[in-house]
Amino acid sequence: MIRLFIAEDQRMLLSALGSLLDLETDMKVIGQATSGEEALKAILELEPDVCLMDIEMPVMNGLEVAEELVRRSSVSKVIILTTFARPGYFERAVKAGVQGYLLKDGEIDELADAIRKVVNGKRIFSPELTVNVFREENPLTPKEQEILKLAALGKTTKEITKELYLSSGTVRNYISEIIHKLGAKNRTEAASIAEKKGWI
Amino acid sequence: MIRLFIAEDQRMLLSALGSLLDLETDMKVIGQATSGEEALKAILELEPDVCLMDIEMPVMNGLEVAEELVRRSSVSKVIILTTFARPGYFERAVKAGVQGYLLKDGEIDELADAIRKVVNGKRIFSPELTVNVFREENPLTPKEQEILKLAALGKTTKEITKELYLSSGTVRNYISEIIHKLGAKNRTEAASIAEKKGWI
DNA sequence: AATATGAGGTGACAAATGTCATATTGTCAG
DNA sequence: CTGACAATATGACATTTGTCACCTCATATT
Repeated sequence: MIRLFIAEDQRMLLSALGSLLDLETDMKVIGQATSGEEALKAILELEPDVCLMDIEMPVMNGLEVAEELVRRSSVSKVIILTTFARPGYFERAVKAGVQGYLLKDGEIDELADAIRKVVNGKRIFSPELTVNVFREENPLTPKEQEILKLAALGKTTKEITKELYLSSGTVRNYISEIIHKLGAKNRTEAASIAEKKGWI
Repeated sequence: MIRLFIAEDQRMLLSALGSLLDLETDMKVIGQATSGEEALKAILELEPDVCLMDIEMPVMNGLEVAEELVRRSSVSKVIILTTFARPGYFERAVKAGVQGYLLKDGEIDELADAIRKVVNGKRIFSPELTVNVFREENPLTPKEQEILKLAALGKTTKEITKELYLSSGTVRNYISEIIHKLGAKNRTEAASIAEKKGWI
């Protein structure tokens, strides 16, 4: 019997997946969580065979949970299950050593199959991802990301200087560099691009 | 037997809801769609008793579909099912005369109950919404919304003038007014605010 | 000791943005 | 017809943004 844990903040999907996977004769859902923190704690305690993990969750996101599980040498296998084919996410998940990365874009039957494969030691990745998308790394340094996040909220250069203790010239230099790296024409477009790619 | 139609662009949730509701002894899922356009066509043809309708779908969103159904005097009842408690969405749904507005934040059992109530002529709304949130109307005119949408993508004033056939002064006046209405300090912050509230 | 390298900074400049007061024009109720 | 209104436009202005060349200083590297 495969022991499953599901972490997913959209309760409707969580309960739907729970009910349906429980109907499979060889699986049992032993726990659920709607936040990353909750999930981490429960997984360490319950040691499920496989965790289905959403990325965008409150408190701690699914990638952080996956990374932390590896750090604590958990035996549970992780399948990331997300809406987003964002290259940044995928790459980070692979680096964290997850056993699968699926998009919420397939049928559930596929999901059950995938779980069985992972239990048997295989790795599974949505084909949409592995093909072209992989090598698009986040070109932004951590500092640039931090600055762009603030700019995306509409903060002015001056406000950013105050939050980050930098001079206004420096902030403008950073933003100029960000705009150049992303091929944007102004900070707003840069923010729009980076958000779409999952880089900030 | 209640005849259901489900429109939802996240395939995993679509198929999960489909399977689970089909298990209910008094319901039958007679159709599914993953885009608004598809949904509209199928609903007009199949005339289901109840449609579950996501808002954010490609081609035509769920609210537009609901409005169009009313316009064509469809007999099918509509329950909006969405992640977002955005006041703008809710208000528009109510105006369109939908029979229910639920958040994807509850269990499926609740959903089945809600469907039965709607069939019996009741209306159901997630309590989170009706309480406080209602009276926050979208302060932006359609034109302002259109302009702000473009600005949110990082388009410059000049690019906006070309798309909308307005002079640059007019565009700047509009943006100035938008910024004022939203209490923002620049177009980027205005976009950020409007997006969060579901106004653009 | 000599030299990269990287984080942060200056100053100058052109362009874009935001504000405001003031037109022009067309539509529509009275 | 007239006056109110909405949509669009102008011009003038102060600020903010984006670009670029060059500076400083502390660590690493050789």
